[in-house]
Amino acid sequence: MDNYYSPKKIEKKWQDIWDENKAFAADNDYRKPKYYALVEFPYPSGQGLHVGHPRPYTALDIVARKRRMQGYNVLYPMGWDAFGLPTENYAIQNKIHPKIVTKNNVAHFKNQLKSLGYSFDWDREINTTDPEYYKWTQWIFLKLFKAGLAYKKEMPINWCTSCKVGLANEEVVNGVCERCGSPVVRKVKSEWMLKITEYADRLIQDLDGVDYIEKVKVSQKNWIGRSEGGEVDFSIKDKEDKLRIYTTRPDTLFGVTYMVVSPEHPVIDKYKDEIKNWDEIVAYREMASRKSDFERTELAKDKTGVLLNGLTAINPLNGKEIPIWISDYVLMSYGTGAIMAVPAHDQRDWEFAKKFNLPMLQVVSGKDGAEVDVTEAPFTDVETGVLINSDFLNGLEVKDAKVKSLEFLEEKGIGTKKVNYKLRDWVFSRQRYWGEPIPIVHCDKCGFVPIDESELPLELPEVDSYMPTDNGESPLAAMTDWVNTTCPCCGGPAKRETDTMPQWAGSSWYFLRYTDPTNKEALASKEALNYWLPVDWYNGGMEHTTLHLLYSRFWHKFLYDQGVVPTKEPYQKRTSHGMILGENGEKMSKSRGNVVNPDDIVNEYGADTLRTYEMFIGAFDLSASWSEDGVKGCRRFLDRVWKLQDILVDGDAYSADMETKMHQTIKKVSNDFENLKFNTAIAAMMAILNDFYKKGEINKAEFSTLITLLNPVAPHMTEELWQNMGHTDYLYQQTWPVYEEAKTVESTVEIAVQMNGKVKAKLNVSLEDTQEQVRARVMETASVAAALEGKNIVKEIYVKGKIYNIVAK
RNA sequence: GCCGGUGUGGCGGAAUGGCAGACGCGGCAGACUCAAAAUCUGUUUGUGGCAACACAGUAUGGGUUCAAGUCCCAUCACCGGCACCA
Repeated sequence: MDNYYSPKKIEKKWQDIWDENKAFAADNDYRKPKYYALVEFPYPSGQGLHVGHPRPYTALDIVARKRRMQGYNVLYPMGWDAFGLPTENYAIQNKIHPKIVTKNNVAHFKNQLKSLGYSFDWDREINTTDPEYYKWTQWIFLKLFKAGLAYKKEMPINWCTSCKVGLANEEVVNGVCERCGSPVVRKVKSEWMLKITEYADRLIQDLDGVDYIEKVKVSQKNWIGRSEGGEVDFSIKDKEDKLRIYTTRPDTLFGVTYMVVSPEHPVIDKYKDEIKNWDEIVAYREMASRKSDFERTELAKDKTGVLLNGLTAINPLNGKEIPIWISDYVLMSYGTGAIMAVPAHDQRDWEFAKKFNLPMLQVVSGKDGAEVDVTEAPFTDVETGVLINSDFLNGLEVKDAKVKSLEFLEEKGIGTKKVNYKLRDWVFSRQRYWGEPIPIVHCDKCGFVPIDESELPLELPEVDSYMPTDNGESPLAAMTDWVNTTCPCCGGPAKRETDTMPQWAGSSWYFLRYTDPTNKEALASKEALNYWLPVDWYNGGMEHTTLHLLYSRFWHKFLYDQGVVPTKEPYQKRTSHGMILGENGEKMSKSRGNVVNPDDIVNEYGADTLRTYEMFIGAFDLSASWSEDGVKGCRRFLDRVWKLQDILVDGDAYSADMETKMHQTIKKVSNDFENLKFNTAIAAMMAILNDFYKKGEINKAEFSTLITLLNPVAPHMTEELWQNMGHTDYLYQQTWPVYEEAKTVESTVEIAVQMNGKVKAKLNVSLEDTQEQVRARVMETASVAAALEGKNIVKEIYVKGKIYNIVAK
């Protein structure tokens, strides 16, 4: 008898059968109800799969498999986000073409994913480095360019000293490169930019219409950083020019005691000749420019600055003359690069004023005239404040004063309402080889000219060296044959753009390509897009909330405006999984020596065990520590499911004593799978399994239902069990079990009888029983009678089927 | 500093305001075995008690309620994100 559970024997077998049958291919029959489940496609790194990968993949695999059994036409695809620095670096070190490195890594990843039995539609596999794919990435870029949303600009960028590449703001974390951790410095370069800021408002507003977990919405909003306020012009004494500032507190205009401009502000150079302390100014600017962004923000909480001696500003509301300072706490890149300082009501202004002994003028008092000492700390509360010392604003609450002040300014023509964002335009150039070439040509006569769409894809040329260069040029720049071309516009000599696109480009639209992955005429057909969009459920890591998610929503909205896609938003629902940590509770890493390789787990316990464990490990959205003992427990569970075969008896209906429990379990598992509560779904199956063992038998109807419920989690084993039952068809073709609500409720239930909140007895009652009937039974219970001895009943509460509580004194 | 999240047995973690600790791990005891592993059975919040049972108990302090892990107020700790954004 060799009928024992052996994953090694059965898992490969079923994977091959699914492949041969194309069991999980999405159907192109657009009349069926569809379901598009999406997980973030991986970067195929040389290290191979990490145990963190299977967590989200298994979760949505469960949803996809269940939905298929419920009759949906499910699209659950997988692909490769294969451009990127690690591949390029590996290629450089080992002198292998990045194309080859990518091919090998993809093959390895694919093998690993296949060994886990995912129901991906492998016919729709995509790869961002495939010219047939990046043709359309380039096509989208051309559309952006033609719409005026892509532009080239000389600007200080974040330059990673180690990767030798410019980074987007989003890629700089705590002043260092997100990827390699090296310091990031400012470097002025001419870079391609995308106007994501033009979509800032829509990127916030449209969050209302989608079902994202709250923290994702919040971080997107924080990142975009919308603020409402006004721009106000301050005159400069005896000059034509005005100094324009941005403020969110126009109500505090009467409290302005000085102004501050950023060291890079143009007004400084313009009035160079009139500034008496020019040497001091120059020295300060030099010092400020040498600081990295990191130093300007993280380290330099201590305010620095220099008085702009020779220029004086005038408060437009009261005509008061006020000094102008320069300080690097005012950033040229936000607002107008100049501020009005109200030290009594702003933390930073207050610190600056303290340090340089500048006057403070309180213009907001506490609620009901409550005294506030602004020499101790600034009073920044906008909820309770009331205006004082402010002429026509006196007595108003802050929010009303803001409105009135702005109205007044607009009337007088000295200010306007203004909305500002922290979000900056997206730095889109990378000085690297392994990325999509930007399909633009520069001609001295015609400027930047897009290449013709018919020339796409513009393929990456073969180069001798992929090495990044110290001068900040892309390795492509050395390829003069490729660089020198003719202008598509005038036919004269021209040069190709040599920077490539960032990794985020290919991943900003990949979910569109899955709907129609081999289309040669368009990024996908209209029919396919109309049918499949939006993605019904997208799961991915929190680390992609402000990068990938925001970028892809931006591109999608642009494509919507262009009439390419039918929906405003790409993803209807977005969830996020927690990290899998090492056994010691720390992040898995080679240096900590706590890395678990999924291959080892599959080898020793089987893919079904790994899948079950990753789903059982804990709440899906929280991080969880790996535990080898936990893995064993899940294997034990599957062994026990397997051994149910030993107590299997005939029966084509649920047995009477198990019927309620069966319906309850179907309900629990079905709901929990949809709500990311995989751990409790599995717990419910473990619980009913224990019941069957206690009973000593399980009939075929019950067994069939049980293995169907378990199938999405442990697909190989349950298919084998189905076959062992004598079926000639497949379990994945069966329909998902249904429950009847009425049958999930027990007819008799045990209730607790409490006195003053303490349990005194337990009683089996029928749900039909009235309170009077239950009361009679309660009162004749000995323990209750004893407890009531010498007490008066004050109140009685009966919660049907739950509890009977007596309040007695 | 701001925003968000989380605090429950030895551990991972369950609990639409209604019997806290489901399910799993680990431990303990037993069965099987020459023995071990595997498997099976029982037991497992703490304190006291032979026991029935009693008392305490969901980070801390208050509050609402017949009833609070769950709701409200305050505090503490940890995790994540943002951070001189005017």
